[in-house]
Amino acid sequence: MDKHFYITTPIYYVNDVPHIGHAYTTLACDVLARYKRSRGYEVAFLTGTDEHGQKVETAAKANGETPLELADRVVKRFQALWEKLNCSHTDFIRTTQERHKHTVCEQFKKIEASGDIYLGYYEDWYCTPCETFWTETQLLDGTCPDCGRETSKLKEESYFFKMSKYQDQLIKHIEDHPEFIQPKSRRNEILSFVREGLRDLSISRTSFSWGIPVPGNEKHVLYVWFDALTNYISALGYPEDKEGQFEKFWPAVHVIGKDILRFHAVYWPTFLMAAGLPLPEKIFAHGWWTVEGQKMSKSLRNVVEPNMLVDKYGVDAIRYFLLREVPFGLDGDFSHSALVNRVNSDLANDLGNLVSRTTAMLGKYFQGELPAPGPLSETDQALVERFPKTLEKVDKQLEEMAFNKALMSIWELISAGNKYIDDTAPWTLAKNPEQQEQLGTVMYNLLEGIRIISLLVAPFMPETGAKIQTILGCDGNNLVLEGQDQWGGLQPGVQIEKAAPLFPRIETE
RNA sequence: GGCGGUGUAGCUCAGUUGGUUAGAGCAUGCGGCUCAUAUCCGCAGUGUCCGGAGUUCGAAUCUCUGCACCGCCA
Repeated sequence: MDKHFYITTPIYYVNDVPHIGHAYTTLACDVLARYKRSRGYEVAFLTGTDEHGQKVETAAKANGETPLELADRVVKRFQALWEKLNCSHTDFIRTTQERHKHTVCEQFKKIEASGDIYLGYYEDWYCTPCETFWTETQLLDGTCPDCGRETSKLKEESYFFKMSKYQDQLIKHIEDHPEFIQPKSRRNEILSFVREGLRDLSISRTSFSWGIPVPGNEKHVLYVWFDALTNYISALGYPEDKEGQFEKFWPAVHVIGKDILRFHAVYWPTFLMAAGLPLPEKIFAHGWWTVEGQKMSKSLRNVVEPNMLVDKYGVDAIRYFLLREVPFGLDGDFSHSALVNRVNSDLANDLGNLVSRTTAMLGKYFQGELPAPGPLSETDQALVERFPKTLEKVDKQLEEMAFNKALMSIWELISAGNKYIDDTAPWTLAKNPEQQEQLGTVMYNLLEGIRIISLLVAPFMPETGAKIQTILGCDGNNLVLEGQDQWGGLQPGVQIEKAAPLFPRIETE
């Protein structure tokens, strides 16, 4: 079995500042990366920034700075956010880095050498105020569909990639690999798009200069997607692969927002085909967040700022909410009331309180010293047996990137723990000295259950996982399921103090 | 306009190949417990399964049709 795993976020465009959408994508990747590590995989987790293109060039000019100065500034904000959100990426790539430019040039030369790139003319309608090209059919009565102003026909020399050549090969690949594009609804969209026919793709521009020059023809810079998509292999050191990273990790799982699906599911695979490289393992397009029921937009000024959320609610609460609230792949709504509701009922009442009441009872009944379990009753047995079943289920669900389902499965364990306390009524057992052993078994089972729960929860909420491990006297830096997911990991005799509340309830008026 | 999807409890949704009384969480109401962060556990609901027609012994599920909303393409 291949114990390597490569997961990527898109590289984020520096013309935008980080918002909840960026955070969502990156966190989803982080959860998967952490889970895979926890399962013994060597993980490469890549994120980064897309820094070229006309919009950046223009924005920088307007700010009186160079494009690179602008990028440097924005990159810091992304990096700071990932740190704040506890993201465990192993590399951060910038398209302005030499290693990236090198790979892009090599990739261009390779495809050109195979005869799939040719020089032609790119002809379209251009809206000067919007600085955007439109195709004939996109125009509304000959005017710009965005602003309604006049457009003019512009003819520009351009390099083209023979994308049309790969149409059938791509269709076949998508048909043969049902998991390639997910969710299914997106797969169908792409399939019907490709079946309608692929045109050759313009991959260079002469109208601006902030980009990677075309090898051998400096008048042209490479079109932003040819440049950007290549990051997934340039970060691995392709083509020289001096450190063997490409060999080890490619192909990747790409997690993206649904808006950039076509570039990843059509352009990128055909580029790879032309270069003779294996296609990505999986491309998963997730949905968008609305905010309090409204579309997020700069003009509505409702863009959710992740830093503020973390300061207000804590990292783990945000991480939990984003991945629990909505099925990955569907759109969701972000609202403060939903967030507070989740934190209070799931985190404070269910998980936090389970840890509190259990550790409190251990203190009260055993002075905090973990007793050895005795023989198991039917009730005990039923609880214990849930764990291996859930571990297996969660593994499947995360394989399918069904984060919310995985969390629901974990929460079934937490509920079972709370119910187990009710069923066994330790406070009653404690009154009868003859039931001391039975009481000890109950306490052991609860704490051992909490130990496994903490490891399951750790990829989603690393701080919480570590906190609970520490409370139990385990290593909070070793949040690994592999080899530690068997029942009975806790050693009787360890001292466990009553835990402070993990998640204080958020009181609302 | 073409293709695809969705419509189930107050809210968010799950419902496998058609098969007993249609489910979960949250919210609501009632009861129980006292270890716990006033937390936990149990019980109770309410549903024209979007409308209509059809196939079938039997339809939330299959077919046709109408309506509403959404996505992709043009």
